[in-house]
Order: sequence, then C-alpha cells, then structure tokens
Amino acid sequence: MARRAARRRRPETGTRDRLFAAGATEFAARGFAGANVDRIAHAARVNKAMLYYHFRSKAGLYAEILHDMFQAVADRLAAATVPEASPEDRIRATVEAIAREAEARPHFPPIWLREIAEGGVHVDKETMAIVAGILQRVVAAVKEGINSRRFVPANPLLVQFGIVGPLLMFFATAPLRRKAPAPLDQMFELTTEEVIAHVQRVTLLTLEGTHS
Amino acid sequence: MARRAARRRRPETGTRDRLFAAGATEFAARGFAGANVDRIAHAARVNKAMLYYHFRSKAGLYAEILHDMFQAVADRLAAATVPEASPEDRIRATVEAIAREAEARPHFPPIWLREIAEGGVHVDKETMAIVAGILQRVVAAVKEGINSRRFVPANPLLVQFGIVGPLLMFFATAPLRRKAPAPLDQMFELTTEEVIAHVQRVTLLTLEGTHS
DNA sequence: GTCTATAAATAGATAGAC
DNA sequence: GTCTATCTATTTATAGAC
Repeated sequence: MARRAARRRRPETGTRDRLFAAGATEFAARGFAGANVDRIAHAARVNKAMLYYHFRSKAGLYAEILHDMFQAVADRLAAATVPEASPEDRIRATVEAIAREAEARPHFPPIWLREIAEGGVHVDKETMAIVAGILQRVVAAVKEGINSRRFVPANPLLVQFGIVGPLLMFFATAPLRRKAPAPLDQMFELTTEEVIAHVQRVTLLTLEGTHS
Repeated sequence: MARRAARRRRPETGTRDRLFAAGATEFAARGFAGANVDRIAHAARVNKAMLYYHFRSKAGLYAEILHDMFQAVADRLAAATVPEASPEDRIRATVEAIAREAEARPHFPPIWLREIAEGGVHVDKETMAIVAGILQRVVAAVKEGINSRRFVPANPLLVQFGIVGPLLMFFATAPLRRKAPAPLDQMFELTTEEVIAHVQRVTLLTLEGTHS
C-alpha cells in the first residue's frame, strides 16, 4: 500500500510526507550513497531525528520511496489494462503507464536508472515482486500477440528494453536538456505526448512490421 | 588521449593501470559517491596513497575513466563511419559502436546510466565535448536521411534515445539477468549480436516505415 | 614510486529532555 | 511527535620516511 500516508487519513502536509518528498528529490539527484540525511531533513524543514522516528533509517526511507514508485506504475497499469484488451492496446497502455508515472514523479526515472546500474541491491523482496509483475504483463502481451499471429516473433525482454530504455532516457535527461546550448535546444523540445506516441509507434512497428 | 597508458609504451601491468581498472569496476558497481578509495586500492593490490599519487584524487580517477569511456566510443565511431556512407549505414554503425564498446568495457553502461541520472555533474568540459560529438553524428545522419527522403521525419533526439536506451538496459542488466529465477531465464539469454541486430532493425524501421 | 601513520571532515544514528 | 547534543564510524586526503 505504498507509503503509510495512505493509511492515515490526513492530507499531504505532515512531517512524514515532507520527509518522503525531500528524500525522493535527494535520492534522485545524488543516489542512495550520495544522499545526505541532514540535507533531506533541512529540505523538509524538519529535524533530522524525525527521519529516524518515521522511517527507522536512511535505508528505510529509500526502500519506501522505491516501493511507492513501482507500486504506482503497477497500479496504473492494472487500471489501464483489462485482460480482454488486445495485445496492441496492452503494449500501448504499458508505454503510457510508465510515461505518466514518470512525469508525475520526477524522481522516478533517475532512481530507476540508478537501481539498474546498481543491480537492484536496494530493492527488497516485496518491491522486486512488483517489478517482476510489471515485466510479466509485457511478456504476456507479447507472447499472446505472437501466438495469435498478430505479432512477428520477438524477444519480450527486448521489447521491454525498447519501451523502458527510451522513456527513462527522455525523462531522466529533462533537467539536462533544459540547460542545453542554443544550437540544439529546438530539437530538445519534446512533449510527453510526443514521446508516448513515438515509443508506442516504434514498439508496435517492431512487433508488426517485417523488414529483413 | 584517454588514459596515460597510451603515452607510456608499457603493457597493462603497472600500478596505475590496475588502479584504473579497479576504479572502473568500483565506480560501476557503487557510483561515484558510493565508491571507496580503500576498496579500489585493495582490489588493485596497491597502496591507497598510490591512487593519489597517480590520479590526484578520487574525482581525478573518475574523470579519467569517464573520458576514456566516451573517447573509446567516439574513436570507434569515427573509424566505422565515413562521411560518404549512407544514413542507414551510419545509423547501423552507431548502434554497433556503442554495443561493442559496452561489451568490451562492462563498467561503461552502468556508469553512463548513473551520469544520466545525475545530470552529468561529474563530466568535465572535454569529455562533454566528446559526448556532444557522438550525439551530433546521429543528428547529422538522421537529418541527412530526412532531407534526401530516405527517412520519414523524426526527432533525432528520440532516435538517439531509441538506440542508447535499449542498449544500456541490455548491457547494464547483464549481471542481474545471470542470476534470474528459472521461469524467465530462457528469455534472458541474448547475445550481443542479437541485440545489435534488433536495435538496428527497430531504428531503421522507425526511420523508414510508415505506420500511422 | 611506494608505504605508514594520521589528520580532518563528514555523516548515519541515538539518548534523553520536553 | 519533536528537538538538542553527541557518539561513533567511516573515509578522503596528506605528511613524511624509505
């Protein structure tokens, strides 16, 4: 159930929520090892001891942020994809779910990239199960499409990389692109809608098209 | 000129080279902040003080590793792409150059992912120019293909993301995939050749194909 | 070029009062 | 729930001998 805020009935103004938000920003910008507990507390305008009171440790806070991120994608995906939907629509929904959630939570793409780089050492069992569930949905859609002759044979893992890879590149480089040099910055202007449409198109083209 | 080993005529057995290699492994696994100088020195079977003697600081070693990585890709790309080559061939060469270099240097994909996540804060001006040069080649190939009506209009940045994103996902998750649970591991077996062919195919399909 | 010893700063975590 | 003060461990970096 994601962060405990969901259990309590209160709006997003408490100490705990501010720590959560400040932590997400700090971990995204500096990684787990680079993140600083004092800085998180300061950004949350909260005493450092409160972080330990609410989350037990730096690692505890990080684990909760990780869990919340992937749970959000899984939830959105579950809401968007009915089993009766066509494989095509389920692929489209996957692209959109990841993109929307990445846009809603700017800390999500950089943290995901870092976890990939680090081999997922901070991902606990429960969160790992959520990630595996997301991957399984893509695998199922691809396999079903292949079995029903709607898709050309393709490795589902490569399809997944083709969706997640470009999306993470786009969202994670957003801050970088905003301070780009003049000759390129026109090209750097891309909307979320354009990126979603592009990745959907590329993925389906790959699954349906022929070409060598 | 990449690491100083190129200047000296000696084979890869010196203290400096061992520190370089150990550093690359450590930075890839733990990131700049998470990396530990003692651990690097120990892995290199060298006294810690030697790291400071040869590289001035932890940041100095890291900067040199970053520079070497991107210089290697740029060199390979320069060798593989003549200006007279068709846009298609230049796209294919880009995919192959990145993939080959990623395979030759396992530290490359994770470090690149982390730098993206971190907004390139550790990338010095010289290295940044190399990265920009790599991007520019892709942009030029795409634009030329569009102008000569070989390619459908497409944002060169999205094309770049479509190449780099999946490749980094594949190579960076290699260690993870090796210890995957049974039901999925058959799917996880992919060769570099297959991945190169796939990404080349997807990219060109995107640039040439129609599809809404 | 290499090693020992150590300085100096940083940072995660907790005790205990309120 | 919140804050002050502090403990303790870690870690980058350097001085100086060989």
